Amino acid sequence: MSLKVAIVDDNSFLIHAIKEKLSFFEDIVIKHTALNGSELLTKLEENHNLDVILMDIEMPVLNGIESTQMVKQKYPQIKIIMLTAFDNDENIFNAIKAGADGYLLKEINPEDLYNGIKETLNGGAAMNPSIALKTLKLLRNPIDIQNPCDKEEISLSKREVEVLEQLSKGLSYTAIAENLFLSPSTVRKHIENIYKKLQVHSKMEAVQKAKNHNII
Amino acid sequence: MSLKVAIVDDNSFLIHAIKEKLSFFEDIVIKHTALNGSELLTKLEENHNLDVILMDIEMPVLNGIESTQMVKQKYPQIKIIMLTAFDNDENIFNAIKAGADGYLLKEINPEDLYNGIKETLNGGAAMNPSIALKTLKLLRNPIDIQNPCDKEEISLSKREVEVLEQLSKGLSYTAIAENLFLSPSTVRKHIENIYKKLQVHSKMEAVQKAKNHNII
DNA sequence: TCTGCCATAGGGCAGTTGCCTTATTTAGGA
DNA sequence: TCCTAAATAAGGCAACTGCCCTATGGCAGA
Repeated sequence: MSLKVAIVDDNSFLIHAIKEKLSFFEDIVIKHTALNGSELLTKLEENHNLDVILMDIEMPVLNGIESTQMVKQKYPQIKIIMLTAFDNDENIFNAIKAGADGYLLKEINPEDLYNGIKETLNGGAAMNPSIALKTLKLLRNPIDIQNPCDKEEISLSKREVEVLEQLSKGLSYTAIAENLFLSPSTVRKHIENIYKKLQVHSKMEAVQKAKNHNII
Repeated sequence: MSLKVAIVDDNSFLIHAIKEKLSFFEDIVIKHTALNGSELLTKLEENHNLDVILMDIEMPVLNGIESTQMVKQKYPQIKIIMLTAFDNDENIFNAIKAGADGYLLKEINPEDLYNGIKETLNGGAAMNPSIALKTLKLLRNPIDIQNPCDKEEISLSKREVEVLEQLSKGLSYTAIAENLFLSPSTVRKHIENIYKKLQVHSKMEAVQKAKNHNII
């Protein structure tokens, strides 16, 4: 039994790259390719005998989120896996809301992509671990579905995020130092750096800003 | 670098089974095993130099959800993967809310378990596809699970709520005093009373608890 | 009336926090 | 290879915080 797949991406080179990744697997058949959601819908009207759609998000005419919504409306049986370069919260959340059955990143290797497709058809959801973590955070903290303009890039180091997480539990410098096996001086330094990056001046502000930006 | 793991399960045979699954991998070291959350917490107090806890849910004395909450409160840096036989929505939702970093089923094969642990330590979340699908559904259709027993009446006075609101903005005692035309001593007193009523010990905890209980 | 509760206010003390400076080591990018 | 960023660590200081004590006046309910 072959798996009938469609690929939707506005970059034809990337379509080709994905095709190539899937060419290793004999049970995969590429039934359609499209450069945007509109083209996909047209082709589906001709033939919607399809198992999975691999959908890019950023596309002209009809983007991946809108396309997902419309495809799911008309053909709910077709599984849709987002396959995109971006993993920001908003895209993930909107894609899930639109009905996506999975969310993978374009950098994925052939085996994982194939497994993701199989798993999705088997009644699961395809997701790489970092996306999974983001969905968990969204579930814990569902209040942050806004901030469209508030796109200031905040880049904390891994260690800084770790410290921030502990701060948010109300732990003191010394307690955090013990937990992370660091000197209190180091923890203080990290916190100073965090404050500078977030442009805040206290634990509370830092934690609140971090939560609003879904850093923690 | 070895991965320090703890296993918590009320069934000692299953602990043994999990140990055996992980025995194939030389970089895994089982630092603790425990039959319930209480035992785990005791052992963590002696030595919390640990990377991952594999946690069952159904346990006597202190179940996996409660244990997760408590461990995450004290040692947020330790990753917790639920490893259970049951995958009902409520368990999953509660585990995520409690701070779990992953959710796997006991039927998992050794490689996937090992990969899940590695992925979790690598900043992702371990999750098998069927669990992933359930989290997506929960995100789409947030069932508002209100704790029925958690109806502890918290009654703050009008003034106390006022102070709490200012606290939540990150203002200091003196700033709040100025805003409300009070002496700093009075503000401190109010805050002391607030702490007692909410049973917390810092600004951050107070604000977080107040937000959870819709006081502010 | 008396007993709580609330709001107000002050003092003290130990510990924490925010902010400053300096310094070494390591890992990754140009 | 050099250079930057990150992570590590230490010392100092003023201010803030959490927690303890006491004290006064008002107001509501038993």
